Amino acid sequence: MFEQEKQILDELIARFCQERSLPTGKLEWRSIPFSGEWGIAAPLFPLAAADPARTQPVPQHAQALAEALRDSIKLPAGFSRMEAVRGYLNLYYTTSEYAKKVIDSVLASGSRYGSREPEGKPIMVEYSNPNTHKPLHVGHLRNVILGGSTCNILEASGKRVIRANYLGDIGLHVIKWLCNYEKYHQGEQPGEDKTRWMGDLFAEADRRFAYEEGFEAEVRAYFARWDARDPHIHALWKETREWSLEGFKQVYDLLGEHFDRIYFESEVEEPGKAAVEQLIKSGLAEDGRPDLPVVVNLDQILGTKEEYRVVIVLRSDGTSLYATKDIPLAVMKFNEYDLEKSIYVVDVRQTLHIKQFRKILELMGYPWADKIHHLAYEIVNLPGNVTMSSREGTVVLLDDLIREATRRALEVVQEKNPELDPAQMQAIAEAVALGAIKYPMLSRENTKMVTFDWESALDFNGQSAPYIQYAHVRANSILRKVGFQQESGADFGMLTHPSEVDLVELIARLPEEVQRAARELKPNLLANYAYDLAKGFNDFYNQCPVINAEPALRAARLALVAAARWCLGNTLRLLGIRAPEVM
RNA sequence: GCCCUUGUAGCUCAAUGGACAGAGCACCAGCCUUCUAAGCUGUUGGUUGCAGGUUCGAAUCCUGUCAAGGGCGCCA
Repeated sequence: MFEQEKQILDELIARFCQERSLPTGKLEWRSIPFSGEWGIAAPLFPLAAADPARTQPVPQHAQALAEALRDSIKLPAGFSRMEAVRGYLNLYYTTSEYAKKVIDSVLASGSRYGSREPEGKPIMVEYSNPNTHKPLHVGHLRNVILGGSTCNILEASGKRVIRANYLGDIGLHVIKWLCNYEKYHQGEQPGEDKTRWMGDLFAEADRRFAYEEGFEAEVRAYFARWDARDPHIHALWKETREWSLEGFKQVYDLLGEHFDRIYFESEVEEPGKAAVEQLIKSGLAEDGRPDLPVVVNLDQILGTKEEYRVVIVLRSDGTSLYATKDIPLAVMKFNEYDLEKSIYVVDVRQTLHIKQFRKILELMGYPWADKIHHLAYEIVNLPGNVTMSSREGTVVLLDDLIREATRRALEVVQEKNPELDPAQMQAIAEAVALGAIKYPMLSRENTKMVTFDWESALDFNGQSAPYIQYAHVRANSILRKVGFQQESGADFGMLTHPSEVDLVELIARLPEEVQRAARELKPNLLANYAYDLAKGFNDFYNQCPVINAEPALRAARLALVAAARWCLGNTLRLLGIRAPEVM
């Protein structure tokens, strides 16, 4: 926001350092952590510690240097005063100019505030990766939400992004499903909620596979026919897979997700086997078939010890594995696109596997192998550290959760805004419910486990998405009431109330928060910022009347409210959470 | 056995190596003739698992240790 001013300051300080033969480039600017006034601060401790002329302890010397700086450099334009306190040099902005700069910049950019134009090579983010013919539960949600908002944030930070989804459309789970369908549900069609119906049938097939006499044998026989490319089974597979895809589309639409590139596991199976042959030929893989599988002994090749372990790349019966397919998939990605980076949003339990196949790709000579990046996240558990498993029946289905959350949100809307029409109420309830579900998964660090429980998932109060959405609604409500048109010429020097000062500071932070969240691939930084921003706005809302303020102050506050609304709306959008106008 | 992650208020979590470790939930006491109370104010709550080390400065970095979870040759 004040890059030029900072640069001038840096030059002044550099000159000061040279005169005293101090090392340069040791100062880092941060904002002053106390509320009430805007400014930047620099700790002088590093400089003091490096000063050869130092004769006293570092803290005292830092204070002395801060005082010397304060007295020797001329206050640059844009700053109103300077002070040396406890080893820090604090510079305060000219308040009216600062507020004007921040608010004008937001109002000029609107929905683009906080974002940069995408440029450069694209980054591919692979996420979601559901299995067809299976139910979606809350565990899958974290992946989608994390991946989706990571994409939004990368885009806003100025990167081109390709959203990729790798679908598990083959394997034993599919065969089970098909076999069960043919035997017990011949000719049935999915209903309105396709994912749920597919999921129910999967659960049934899975149960039969585990408990029903003879069913496993039938499935094995069915698998053999599949392998022999039985045309009837392949036709049924294609048809039923389509049902799953349509169901996923419904869920993605609801969640606000879309993908640019879809990969199917089925399309990389044969290329995977070919890649294994190549590995064997080049001596990287040992072929133990028919008794043993094909393995790449990475530790032996690299001379490492219990670090990369041994990777099985093909079963002894010649069928493929996860690792088999990851090799051609990565090759496909880099052949098709000139990627800056290829990110895999995959849960933390697969860390070793990703490390392994990246190393195999490197050994195969692909120069882009080091561009593969694992965005690891912890899984979602149920209370008592129970892992979600459809077999154990320990799952919370996505469908059930969304339905219940929407029902509860609808109750609140009906109570608060009975005059709205039903379609609008439904839309608001959905936005609130989805936000409430998404927020806890976004606001935690990626590496921390999320424990799902109904009570907190359906809590619309406190540190939650509805709280942030509500702040947006309040800002919107004020602007709507006065028919706010972007007026110019407000005197921002009037924004001197501590909560106004805080709010301007919070708004000013968005661009750098986006950059940092993108750099570190941590949407939770932005989720926490969104909450701080909403809190700052609510504080302002409670303490500073806008509509009934006297005209000059009212104009300045209205512009501030408009800036806050853009900022809240934009931040929510980056998190993949809708920002309703009314709720 | 080897490796990874986590450990902060009763609970769930924050905190670019920087100024006094902050929120929410829960508990208790208040605030709706006033821009929507999905809100706000106040009270209570801490040896940042433990022990060392590095540093002017450590919840943050390093070493050790304890605890929980996860990964490690034919699951994905």
